[in-house]
Amino acid sequence: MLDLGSIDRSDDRPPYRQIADILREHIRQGQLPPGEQLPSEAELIEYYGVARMTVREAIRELRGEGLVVAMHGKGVFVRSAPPVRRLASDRFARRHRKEGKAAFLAEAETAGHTPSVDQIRVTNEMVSPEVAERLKITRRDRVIVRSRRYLADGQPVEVATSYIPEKIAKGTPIAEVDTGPGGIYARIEDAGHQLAHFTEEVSARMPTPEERKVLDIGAGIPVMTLVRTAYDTDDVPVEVCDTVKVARAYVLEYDVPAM
Amino acid sequence: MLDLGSIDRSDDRPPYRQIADILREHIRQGQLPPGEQLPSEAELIEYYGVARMTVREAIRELRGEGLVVAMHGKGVFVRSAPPVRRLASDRFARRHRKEGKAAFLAEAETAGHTPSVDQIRVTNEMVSPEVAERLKITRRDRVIVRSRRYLADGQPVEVATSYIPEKIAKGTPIAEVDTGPGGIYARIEDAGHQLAHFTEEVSARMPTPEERKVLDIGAGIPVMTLVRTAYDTDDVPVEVCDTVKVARAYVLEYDVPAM
DNA sequence: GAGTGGTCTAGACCACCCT
DNA sequence: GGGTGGTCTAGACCACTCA
Repeated sequence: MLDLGSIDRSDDRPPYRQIADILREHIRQGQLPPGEQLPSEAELIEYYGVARMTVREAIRELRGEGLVVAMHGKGVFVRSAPPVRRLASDRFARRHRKEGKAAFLAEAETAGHTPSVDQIRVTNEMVSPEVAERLKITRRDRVIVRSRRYLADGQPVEVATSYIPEKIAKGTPIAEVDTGPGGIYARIEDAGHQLAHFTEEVSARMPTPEERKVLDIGAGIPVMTLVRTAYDTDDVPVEVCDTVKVARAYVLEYDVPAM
Repeated sequence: MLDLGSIDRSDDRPPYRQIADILREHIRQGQLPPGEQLPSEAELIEYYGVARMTVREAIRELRGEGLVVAMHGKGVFVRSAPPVRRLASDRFARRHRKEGKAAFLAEAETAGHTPSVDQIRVTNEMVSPEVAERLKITRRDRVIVRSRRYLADGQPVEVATSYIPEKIAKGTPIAEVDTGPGGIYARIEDAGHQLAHFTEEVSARMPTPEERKVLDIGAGIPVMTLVRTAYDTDDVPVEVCDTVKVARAYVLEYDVPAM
């Protein structure tokens, strides 16, 4: 049975804070495991002898921290954490492409997860101003747009959209749904653009409602955005990839020279 | 005069939502500019003819979105958007230290912001297991712990805690509040450890209540965490720096070789 | 229908800030 | 002291979910 402790009216912390702290500690220590239902508001009111607002305030704290999720008519449940994936800075190493693996699949398998990709869509579009600037092409140029969703162990963890100049992608498997072994980076190199380096711009924010839906996350869960630009050995940008990741599912690792 | 509109009881949205939407729109359109005080709770209660909880719920929405800041005893004010700071991957280049500038100050000035640092605390502590592992020292070793808060244009944007092995820091300005020109990295090099590279581990999550307080952010504002480990030319880890940044205030830029 | 969380009312006392 | 937001009480009705 769960020991919910008790609140101390002489404590510095207000009662709602004390209740939140007690519940948070139970979650952190595993007495309330992921998926478990919290005591209902009525039970907490009865147990602590406080007003309803007070327990709701406590639960609001935990919701804001993303620890629990409230479901109308059902209850409040401990959120289950998706598997964390570490993205090392060498994840685009050529050897992975040589082995016939795209970056996501190569990395996920290394980490012991079961990767999958779905919702692949490939279109030919006018380029947006932001992408045009990064690709150093004019706004009248067209790009192949490849979007897809990545899942680890069945849970959506990332949506990504790649933009490749039509000039590079036209007539290659890049413009097809199936790009063949090694993914689009292998095909870009086949097209004569040997990759030299990438730049990545990382930020984080709350998801839009659309992103919440496609990533299957509730309110209170932040996303990381990563915009990667790939350059060939002539320093020509050959791809821009815009990704939105479930933040808690990732740790990004980078190596930065001190010089 | 501000046109606060009115709420419609037959609207799909509950009253608190409608009030939040009205205020948000005024903020977005500039009728309520940054720094401006919102009508007080009492005024909103009177104006809309609702209970106090209802207007508080509306204001809570806006606080969660980071649009406004409540100040106890003073009022609720429109938040000025924090300046976005781009952190380039060369921000630790030696030339910045040579110029006598610590990384944060060097970068912020370049971006045209007014940087400041406060809440500096320096202690000598037992090392935690996580830090010990990164510094490759034993758990019986001690470390100098330097924590501080960074502000850009007066707004808190980051809190950081550095851990330097006592063996390196002892008797140097690293163990003092004022580290002198160039910051702790310059002092570490003075101590004979020429810096070679850093690794950075980036993630994002919701802030803890303590972090919300020190960063002065609402409940719905995510933070980025960045754990940096500095290595000298012998590949010896010389510092671990654990930072928590207001996510919306940063874009991190990295350069990744394609191998 | 019983149980859950979502929203609302109409009060109350408190802590903080300013003058 | 007067105004502000922070917390709390003790109710109420509603919408949603499940059996």
